[in-house]
Amino acid sequence: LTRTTIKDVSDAAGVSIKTVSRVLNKEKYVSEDTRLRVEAAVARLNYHPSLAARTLAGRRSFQIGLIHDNPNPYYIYNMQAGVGARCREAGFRMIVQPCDIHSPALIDDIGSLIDQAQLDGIILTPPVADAAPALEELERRRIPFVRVQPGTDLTATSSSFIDNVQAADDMTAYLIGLGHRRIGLVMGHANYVASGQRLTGYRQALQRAGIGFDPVLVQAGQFDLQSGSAAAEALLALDRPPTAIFASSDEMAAGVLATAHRLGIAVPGMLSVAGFDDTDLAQVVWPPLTTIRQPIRALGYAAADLLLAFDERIERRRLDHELIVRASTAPPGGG
Amino acid sequence: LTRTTIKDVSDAAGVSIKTVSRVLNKEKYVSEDTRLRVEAAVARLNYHPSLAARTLAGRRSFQIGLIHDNPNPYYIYNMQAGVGARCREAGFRMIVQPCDIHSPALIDDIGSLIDQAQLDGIILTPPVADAAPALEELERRRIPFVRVQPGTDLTATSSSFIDNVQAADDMTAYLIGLGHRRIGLVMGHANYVASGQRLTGYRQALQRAGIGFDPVLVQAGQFDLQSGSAAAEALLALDRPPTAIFASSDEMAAGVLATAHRLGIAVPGMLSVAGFDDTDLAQVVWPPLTTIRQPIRALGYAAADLLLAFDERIERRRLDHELIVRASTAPPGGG
DNA sequence: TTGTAAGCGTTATCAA
DNA sequence: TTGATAACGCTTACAA
Repeated sequence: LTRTTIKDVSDAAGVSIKTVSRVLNKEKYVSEDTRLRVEAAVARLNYHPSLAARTLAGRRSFQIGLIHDNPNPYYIYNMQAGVGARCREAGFRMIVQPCDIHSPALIDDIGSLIDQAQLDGIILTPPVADAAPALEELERRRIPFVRVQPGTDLTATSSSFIDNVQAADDMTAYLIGLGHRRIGLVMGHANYVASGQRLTGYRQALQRAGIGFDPVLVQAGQFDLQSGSAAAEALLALDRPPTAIFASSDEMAAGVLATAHRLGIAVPGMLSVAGFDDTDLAQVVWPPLTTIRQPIRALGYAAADLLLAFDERIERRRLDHELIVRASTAPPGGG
Repeated sequence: LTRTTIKDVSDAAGVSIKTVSRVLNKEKYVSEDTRLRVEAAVARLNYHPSLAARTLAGRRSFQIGLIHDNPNPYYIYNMQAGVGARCREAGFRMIVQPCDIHSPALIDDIGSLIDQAQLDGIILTPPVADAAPALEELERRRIPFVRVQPGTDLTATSSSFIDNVQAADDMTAYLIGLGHRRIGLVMGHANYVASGQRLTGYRQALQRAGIGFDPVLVQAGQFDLQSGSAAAEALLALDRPPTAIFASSDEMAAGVLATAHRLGIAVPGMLSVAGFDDTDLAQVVWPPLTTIRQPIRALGYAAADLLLAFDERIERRRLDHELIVRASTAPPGGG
């Protein structure tokens, strides 16, 4: 029970080891005829190169890391699906690593991962994408990295993002267009820059419509069901409760719905509820919910694509499957 | 910018390379004094051994695979968390690989993963745990593997599981104890053996209580919100609707709740709803929901622990953090 | 208890 | 366009 090696393939194809390696790595200067013979031998022997040997001998490990500190299963699942899909296309492997952005061991954890696995690149999802110590460490090591939806220090780093300010503005304007004047906002987790961006968009739309900003209509939240539920309770208990509630995530929107139902408030008859469809949850929980689609999976795909583009040998893919996603090496124009 | 190697450590500690290797691998026959000197040097140099080199030279890769074909983000998230936690403790890495159990390329996909990464072991989650072609391939390759919650061929393979029949029986008996005589059941996805097991437990409890089995009270479902919602609609539209509904997963239970609320049926006043808390979702959506706790995370931890136990060099952990989880190499007694 | 030497399966360098 | 040979950083034998 011994392993099939490149030697077996070269023997079978009647060429040298190095030539097989050339074919495997899609290098130039291999005659069409030779290439076909080698590929046939590879298929016939069902040969799969040892990643360990490639990593040790070569300059690349064909592995990238996905670092997150995010307790939202939907987000993680979809992000992994997106990054994983692009990796598979390019023959790379994705190494998923949870972390704690507040731990003093953060940069050690990331550093040892890079050292041990010889990662070719790193993807940072929020809120790690804004963890300055981690970013500094990656810069110092000169390892390619891409940040997903970063909120700070946008200069000179690659990132894939969605324009949260614009999206929140759009949604708020939509609610205003329905005739609402008192619109509650359930904010996201304070760790996430997206939370602030969504607040900015909300205020922006109110101002444009000449509606005064009322702080009592803004409730804190943590992006999860429970906090959405609690926030709705507070909002609906006000002397002058809102006629519409805009939640900064779909999980919180679901929480708002749960509270509304418990209080006997009909949705959307007596109360309009809107949210960001970060996780595809909203559509399932309550189809008539008004949502802004946030394609997490596409964000992940775009991030991986951007990262793999550092390696010019990887074929570049067109990113047109989700128009809302923009992959860029520069900060967004609109803010 | 060159890599810190074992040579650097051995120089710093004033010993041979082999001695450093011994310390790193916790081998016997290293004097306390030497070990301390080496460990100090490792820490001082912030040395992290190359996994690629260890894999290439040694018999182990320190990597295990987690194979799944499961669209439930909560399940995947918690399973990864459990497996990942045990791996981290043991200094292993978890490689996550989605697959398609109905694809003809299934065994090729798994096989090439094993070959490329030289995996030390594999964990199969439902429904892959019951995919015969995959199991055969793993047997043929003589690679250690553990099945999570297998439903078939329990003989002679390691697996971590929960006794679904007993759990469903318990829950049904509980509902009967509350005075219910017409209890609806929303079944799980047909791909999962757990679905059938839960039906068995349901029928078992009914029979013991002398309650006749009524097929119209059993609705199909797919373990997701939408099908739970649809099933509840069908059940509640019956001439003699159930007074309690037992959903085979918490996502479906949430769907049942949504439908009940939409129809103006108070829960738990007019209808009792129960479910398996597979994903921790139920507790959040509707705290008064009656649930049987299914600690997916613990199942994953147990599976990884079992797998790593194949390597006698890995320290065995006590599995007492979740009493409901049993890790075993034999089939469950109760069925 | 410690050290020496060979080799793991690939890629990089250089020569043909 | 191809091939020989030396790394790559570690573990496994085996010797001391």
